[in-house]
Amino acid sequence: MAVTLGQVARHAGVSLATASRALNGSARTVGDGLAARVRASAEELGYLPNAPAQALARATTATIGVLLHDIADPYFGALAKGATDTAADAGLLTMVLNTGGDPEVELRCIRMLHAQRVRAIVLAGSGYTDPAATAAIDAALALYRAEGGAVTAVTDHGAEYDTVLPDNRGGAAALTRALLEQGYRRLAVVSGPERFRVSAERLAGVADALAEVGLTLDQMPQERTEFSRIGGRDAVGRLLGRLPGAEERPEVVLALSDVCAVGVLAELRERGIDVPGGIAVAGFDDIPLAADLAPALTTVGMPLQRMGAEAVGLALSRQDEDASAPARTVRLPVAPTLRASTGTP
Amino acid sequence: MAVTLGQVARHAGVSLATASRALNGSARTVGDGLAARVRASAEELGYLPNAPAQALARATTATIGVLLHDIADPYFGALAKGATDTAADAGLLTMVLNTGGDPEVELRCIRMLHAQRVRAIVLAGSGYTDPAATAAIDAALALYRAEGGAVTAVTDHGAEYDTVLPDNRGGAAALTRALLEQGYRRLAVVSGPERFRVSAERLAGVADALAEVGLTLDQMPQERTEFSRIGGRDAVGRLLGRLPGAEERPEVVLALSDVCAVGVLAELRERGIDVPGGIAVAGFDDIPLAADLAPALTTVGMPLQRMGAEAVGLALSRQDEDASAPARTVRLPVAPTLRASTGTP
DNA sequence: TGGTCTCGGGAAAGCGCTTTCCAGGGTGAA
DNA sequence: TTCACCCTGGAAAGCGCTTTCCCGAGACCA
Repeated sequence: MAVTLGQVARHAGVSLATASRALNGSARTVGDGLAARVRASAEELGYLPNAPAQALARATTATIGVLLHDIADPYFGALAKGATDTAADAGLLTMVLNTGGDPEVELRCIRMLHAQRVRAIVLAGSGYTDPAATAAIDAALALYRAEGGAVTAVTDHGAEYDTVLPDNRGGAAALTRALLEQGYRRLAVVSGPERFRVSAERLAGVADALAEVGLTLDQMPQERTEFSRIGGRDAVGRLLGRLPGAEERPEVVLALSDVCAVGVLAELRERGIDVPGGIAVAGFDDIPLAADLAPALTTVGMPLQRMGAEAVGLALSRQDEDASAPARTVRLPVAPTLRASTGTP
Repeated sequence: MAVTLGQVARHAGVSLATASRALNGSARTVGDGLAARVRASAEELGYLPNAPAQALARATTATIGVLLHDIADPYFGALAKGATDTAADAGLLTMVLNTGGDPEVELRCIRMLHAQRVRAIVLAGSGYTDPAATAAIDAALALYRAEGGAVTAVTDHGAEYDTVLPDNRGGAAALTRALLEQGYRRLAVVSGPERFRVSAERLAGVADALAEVGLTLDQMPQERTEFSRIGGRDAVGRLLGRLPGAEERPEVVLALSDVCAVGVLAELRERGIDVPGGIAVAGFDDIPLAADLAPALTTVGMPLQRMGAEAVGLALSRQDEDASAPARTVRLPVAPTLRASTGTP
């Protein structure tokens, strides 16, 4: 059915080898006349190379894989944009896989990408805290790397991987410090699921800043929930359920992810609690629409698109060099952005 | 380097054919004992099939491609989520390509996906109005379909494709009607780029509703701009620049995409114009955060994730049937959602 | 009991490419 | 003029898998 290279070669009156060299590049050169004839034949017949066949013959594909929790989440959307665009610039196609934040799904996805022989796998979701899950994933990735695959992580997945590392802990500390400076003392923390490493990192940053003014995390009301809008709603609902009196209420709710904070804002609005007058709210990530929310969300700015781009960049540069070179880490600064949801300083 | 099926076969003491049949499925069955032995060997050696090799031998891959303007845009993010999840359920991997809304890029992307021999291509972006661009894309897709590829479109790309068709025109008319019923008469319309078909469809819907009360589009201030936050900001800036007097100002700005409306809101906020008190604002699409904006955005609800899912579903069902069956269209209802940005009815 | 099926196994022929290896002709140096 | 190269083109050997085709062994029927 499809036009093959062989047909192009016959049409141009050359050998298969020459056609391949003329069309799809090679170390060897082809005479100008023949090359032109081959290209003309390819054009005329509408030849398109068969990528799987090329992959088999070359023992390498022109694809990479990106693993993330949920492509519809604006955090991952921005990350994916940076990754796919950088890949496209390098002539690579990107497979995007939603893991839902489930380590078992992630493991299966890694195996699928390995089977596809993608050149690189970008771990864009959070690392997991469960040692068993991490071990299984590490084992699958080790196999993949042993066969020449590159792996890079966005946020901490282990020291053995090239990593793009935004300063989650420092950012959380800086945001908390800013809130403390504004005079807030009763801070409620809505953190992410325990299974994600990033939750602990951010929580640790909050604790760091609290300690500087003689406070501890234990003194603060806390809720754990999924990194989602619904998660944020539920968490603040539980929080206010536990603390019905107006005087027990936290002065500010610090949600450790913006999509969560969006849910927090929605729930407070529904309960008729003014933000920031009744309770202030802060988030984390600075997703694209954070500044446009009602009210504009105080958060911690992360260069999301750049993180995705750097992750792919690390993977591609790894291809060229010695595969066994030590893992590199690109540290990215993050900084709190104060907006209306925490009142005017 | 990698473990091959041949190694597994040797390790299990069977032929290549038997190993293939036992591990990767086939019409033929393999005896229980042998099959178990082969599976055990595969497990022990850590065998992972080489997908490109399978693709070559089977003449079909387990991948699909999704073309969209920008994966970081929440509209396309939701669409992509529906598409990737549905594909994953069918055991397929999804390649996501950003076209930036450029027909030339789209053409190149189609060729790349064709070269990859993906099973299906989902056109998730808007169709183009330029006949030359459309012709080139149609030609590339025709080639792809001639070789058994399935093509489905979200929104109109031409009658020859299986299509998921939200009622853009009807939705725009319904929204406009609702605004007129609220008493608004001076409607400014911020529409999308002329090169996208969807712009014209939505604009036509607005015109339909205006006509019902004896108004025409020509009487209304209009701006064309990109479907982006910045586009919305710029458009409303130009609009207000042209209409400096408070009495000339539109009563409501109807942006024909939510991300645009977000920019409109931001610009009005910056200029100190109250929404909806000074100027009301409405959008289109009902992106996930539309209800959480400042103020909550009146818009037209589209089942984005479902649209992505249906598109992939159409493509997959097409595989099973006669490839030359007539194109199907799944029409999806859309409905206006009135929120605070247009005031209380 | 002979003949016809069916079933499970293996050998081998591809799938569409890339790349090695070989051959022949032209070039420059001796 | 000869030898040693280099350069370009073609033949052919794979890449790792699926699938056809063939074969022998039982099962089943008459």
